Amino acid sequence: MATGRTHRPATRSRGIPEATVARLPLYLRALTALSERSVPTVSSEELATAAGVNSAKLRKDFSYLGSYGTRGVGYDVEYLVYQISRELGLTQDWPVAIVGIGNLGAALANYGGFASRGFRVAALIDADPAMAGTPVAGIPVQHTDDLDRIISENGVSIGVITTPPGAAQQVCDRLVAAGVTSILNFAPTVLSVPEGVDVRKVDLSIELQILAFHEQRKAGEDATAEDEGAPPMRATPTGRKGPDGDMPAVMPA
Amino acid sequence: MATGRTHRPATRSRGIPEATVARLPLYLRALTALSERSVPTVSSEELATAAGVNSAKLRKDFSYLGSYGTRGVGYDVEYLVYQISRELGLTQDWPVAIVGIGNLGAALANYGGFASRGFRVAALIDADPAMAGTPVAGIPVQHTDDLDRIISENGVSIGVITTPPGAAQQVCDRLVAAGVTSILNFAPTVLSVPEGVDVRKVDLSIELQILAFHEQRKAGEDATAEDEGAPPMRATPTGRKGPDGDMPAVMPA
DNA sequence: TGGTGTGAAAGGATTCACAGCC
DNA sequence: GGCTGTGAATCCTTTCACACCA
Repeated sequence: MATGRTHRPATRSRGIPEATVARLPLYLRALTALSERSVPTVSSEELATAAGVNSAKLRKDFSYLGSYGTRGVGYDVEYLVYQISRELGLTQDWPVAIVGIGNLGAALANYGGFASRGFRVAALIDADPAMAGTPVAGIPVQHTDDLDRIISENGVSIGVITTPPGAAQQVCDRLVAAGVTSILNFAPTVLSVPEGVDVRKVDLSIELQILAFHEQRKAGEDATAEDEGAPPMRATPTGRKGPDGDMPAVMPA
Repeated sequence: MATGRTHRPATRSRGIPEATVARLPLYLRALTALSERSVPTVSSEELATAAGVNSAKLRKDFSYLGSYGTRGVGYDVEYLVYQISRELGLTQDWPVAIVGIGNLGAALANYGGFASRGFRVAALIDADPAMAGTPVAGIPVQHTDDLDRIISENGVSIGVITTPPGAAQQVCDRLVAAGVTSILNFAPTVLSVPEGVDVRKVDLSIELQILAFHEQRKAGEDATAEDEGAPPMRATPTGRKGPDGDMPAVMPA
């Protein structure tokens, strides 16, 4: 996953595999687009293409939800939209709180797709007293001191952390203490949470690093002996080492 | 995860499994923190805890890179930092271009962790002529018309798309045509790219939906018969259906 | 006939547990 | 004695291929 994840002991939820759950939102998005174009039915092949997966996987995924298709015909678009929405819990309203209203927090508050499907930005919270009261995306920013009250008054169970990394764990602890049981973490930190609390993380720099890894491979594909820049130098206690490349005299950053 | 992904046919890169590659940045981050505290060596147990994984997984991951540890002692922090950096291709400089300088694009341009490790924001590109010349995070925004030139002049091979969903595929096509071979996509769209181009996606609403799924399960754990709100109504051609819950009279959005 | 639903096979990833080495 | 490195076992995910049915 996107993105790696700190998850609960993977008790397969109601029998639906985690990998399938992660794809349901993709299917839902593709189905919503079809629904808006008033397409009545769709085959696994067409839907799979729209969602960017293969049809066997899609059919297997849907088989965990139940038998919602019609052989020889395909799937009823409206019906599937509803079933997947319900399965994902999107038929109810989820108030979320965003903590840390810097550039990223403001971007999220303004993000339209946020509000679109069951999610509602119920509160914006920041530690800077100067921001208190200032509206961002039409919602007034509130101070961290009131975090507890804000969370419980709004019945928030999903929190989004967009603070600097140094503040993330503390904010996380306070959110959890106030009753939040799901956290979406944008801060580049490993959060530790008690049993029963879900954390998902979104980490730009990790994604870039993964891309760089593959990018590097592409570059070195024909020109195997690329210019590696720094000169090698021994620096490990033992004589053993990896496939190639040793320690340079000067550390990068 | 963060996150699902459109990836190339999973040719296991230089023998390093994809799941391992996705964790290397985590280890690197933990190691960098240790390095800054001048910690000389670390055991798999300690490092695993810092990175939020278990030690067996970490050791297995490292075994794909080579034998970098010392039995009975642990791993040399500096040495590992360098080896992982090199493996990830972070010993070289990666100029990236951000296309779509709205709230999110600006947030990324300002994001410090971006520049920290091998990545450099080389260009900001937007379709709005009014923005051209305006500096964001100290970098002047350039117009989409010049995309080709900007990409090639700066040697950009990694592009970040933060445009509205409607523009994403077009921008993607132009980036690829200009020579970009790795794309980080923040737009909620499935991008299609030619063979050899890597796409990773970061999708806020997908992450939230996954959290909502688990959140819903928690809520229904003791109170199995939750109030489901809308009344059920048949709407599918066949009589078969899933485990529970049918079509409501009114569709949710 | 055309396309779903699903057992069975194949492929990866994670965990176990311990040999091997410092 | 302590901790790494790794085969073997286990678990999860994906893919295959075809029975089944509107």
